[in-house]
Amino acid sequence: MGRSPCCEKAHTNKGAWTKEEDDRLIAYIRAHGEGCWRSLPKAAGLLRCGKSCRLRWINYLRPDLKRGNFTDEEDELIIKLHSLLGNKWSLIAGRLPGRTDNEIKNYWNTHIRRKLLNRGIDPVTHRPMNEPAAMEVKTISFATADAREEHKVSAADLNLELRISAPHEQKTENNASLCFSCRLGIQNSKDCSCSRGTGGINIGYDFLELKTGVLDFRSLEMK
DNA sequence: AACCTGCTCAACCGCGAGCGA
DNA sequence: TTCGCTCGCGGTTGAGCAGGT
Repeated sequence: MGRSPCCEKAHTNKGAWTKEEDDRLIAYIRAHGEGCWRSLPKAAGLLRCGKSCRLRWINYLRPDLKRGNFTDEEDELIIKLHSLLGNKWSLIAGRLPGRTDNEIKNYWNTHIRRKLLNRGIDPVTHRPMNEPAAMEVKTISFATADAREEHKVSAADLNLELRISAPHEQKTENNASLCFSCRLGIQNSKDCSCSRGTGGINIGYDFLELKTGVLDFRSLEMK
């Protein structure tokens, strides 16, 4: 069948956007709203493909974007969400108002990833790198009635399957008394359990109030 | 001052999902 | 059910910049 190109590449600009192009795009979207990216460039008088317009708007021109450095709270939240969701940048971005998936992805790859590596934590598994990976992996499918009941999650409108690691036995020499938050390098986290000595359900960590079962995963949805 | 190296981040690319005909 | 199209996502690239030598 072959893949049709997203646009007629021979007649489109590429590379950095000019001020004039930005202005045209902003003016068009203010007047007509987002949507129909395919036809937008022609309608707005831009020699760009729709994809490029969409990306420029979402990642740079949108008025609700929060520019500037990430706060410690945002750092912490990104780490938690990544440990739960993996590289689902759009879902993670959905929990950080004013941040885009591209921005978070870049920030992860340039800052957080290195920070975790420096602490000896595998940024993929979020476990200490010298630890054997022989962990059972538990799959939670929100399409099952059991999971919905257990986690009080309604999956009716969220077809999201998450794979998270099983509760971790914190008995390695280096981490005998550390909670998961501390092992992630976020000792000041409100989820730090090793200093507070929380008991209850036998889950090693409590991402997003999973332990208490109050998180509505529908709120993870972006749109 | 010139060059090199590493870092940042905007932008591009390819693919899969979703939807309508 | 199949096909074609559009949109959105995640991975990757590369220009520009800063700091070091």
